[in-house]
Amino acid sequence: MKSRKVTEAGRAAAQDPKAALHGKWYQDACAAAFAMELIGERWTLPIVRELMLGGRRFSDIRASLPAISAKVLTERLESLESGGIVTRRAVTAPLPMKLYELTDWGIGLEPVMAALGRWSMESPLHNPQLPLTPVSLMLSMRTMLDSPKARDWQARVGLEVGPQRFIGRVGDGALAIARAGENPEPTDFVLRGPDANAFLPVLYGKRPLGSAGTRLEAEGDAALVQRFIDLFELPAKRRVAG
Amino acid sequence: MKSRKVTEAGRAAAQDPKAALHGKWYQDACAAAFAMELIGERWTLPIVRELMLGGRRFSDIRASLPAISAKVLTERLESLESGGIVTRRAVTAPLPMKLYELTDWGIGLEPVMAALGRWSMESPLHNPQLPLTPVSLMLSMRTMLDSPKARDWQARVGLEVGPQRFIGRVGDGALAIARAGENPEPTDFVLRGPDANAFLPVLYGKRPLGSAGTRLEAEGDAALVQRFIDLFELPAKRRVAG
DNA sequence: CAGAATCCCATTCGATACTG
DNA sequence: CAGTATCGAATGGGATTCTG
Repeated sequence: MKSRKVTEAGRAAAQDPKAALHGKWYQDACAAAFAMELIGERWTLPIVRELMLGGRRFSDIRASLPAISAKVLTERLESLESGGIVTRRAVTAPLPMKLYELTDWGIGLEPVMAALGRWSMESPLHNPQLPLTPVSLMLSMRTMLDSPKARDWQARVGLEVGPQRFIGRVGDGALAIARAGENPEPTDFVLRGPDANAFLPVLYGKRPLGSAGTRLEAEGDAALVQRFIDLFELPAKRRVAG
Repeated sequence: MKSRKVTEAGRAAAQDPKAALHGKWYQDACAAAFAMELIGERWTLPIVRELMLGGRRFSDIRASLPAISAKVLTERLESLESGGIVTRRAVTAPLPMKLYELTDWGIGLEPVMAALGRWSMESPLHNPQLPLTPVSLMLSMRTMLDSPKARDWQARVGLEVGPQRFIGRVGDGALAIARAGENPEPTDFVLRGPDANAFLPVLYGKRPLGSAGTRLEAEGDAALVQRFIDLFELPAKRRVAG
């Protein structure tokens, strides 16, 4: 016989199409399980991640996630919109285009992503050699920051990943990061690399700037740069059976 | 032309079948994305949740997650084992059986689940009326605990959800929870309900014990019980567009 | 009880082509 | 640029049966 669950789900979907998008997998009050219904589907979390530092266009996201198809990106953005995590907005200036942005609640996913990242980084199966997007690098810096060390220091750092430029503001025990605007803003020093992966050996592997193989260059007071690098600490991997 | 990515994935899987289980979705160094490959698949997180308070048998898990099929549970437990999150162990006493247990690293998922839960609970789409398992209730109490209030108090509470019995120990700003053993352990007071949902209006809705509709009963000093209930605070929902 | 094996349908995904 | 439409391939998952 056909499953009764399928029938009921179909009926619920007929009554309210949006309801079918959530509460679809588990009929469970567990909030963590519900969260996985919202962000657990393939591609959803990387999309959210790419929006975490500000709204972007459809094709920006595609460029950052080259393996995603237009179909899946469209579907996921629709789900995220109906879930209240993302909004779609048409802007006219400086150019007419559509912007996908996180809602305030969607931005609340950063602590979730930080917790996920801190946990999975302890796995020996995690491979930091794989390609990294600029946004991933920026968020990882926020996650890996040793907060007390950023409490008694104020600094502005330019972070340039290929053509993408960001401004980091150290202070109050945190690292605020925003995309750099058109007109160059003043910074105390700059870190510049051809891609996001070039930052990893220096920031987390503590390889000296300019040592063999590092593709990262700095501009400005070397002592400030070193103090910045010292803000970050990578946890050791566990020896896990399996 | 056939995609080259598919060919490479197939080749990698042929060399090492286990490698295919992870790094399957995204070729991305982002640790949060990697975490989703480990726990983002359907049913994986609820399974982990059910193991969070101690090892359980295959049929225990099925009983807690009635909508999961034997095939899927088998597959997920295999993935979790090869990912280093779960171990399978044959025990002989008191009865010969197989126990699935979280590894130390797997237990490290509790902060992740707490972050997911805190976030998704703010959604107006989250429905706490749905059924809740006893383990979900226990974990939600740990998450919702107002830590400072548990700093200057020591207490032992019996938590009985239908036939399942737990012992909670309040102290040091935390709530430790373990399954109760065979021989009754001493407790300062007891909260007892027919199912996990019966606890919600009292613990989080602050409905008085014994008021109309509450199906929860307490045993022991009423002042202590009230102090326990006051440890928990449910955050308000956001008004989210969409 | 604790799964493994098989069958088969439904869904999903990726690739490609096309559109306003 | 921002998608839609379509199609074939791959995957997922439920039901069922079988085994130690």
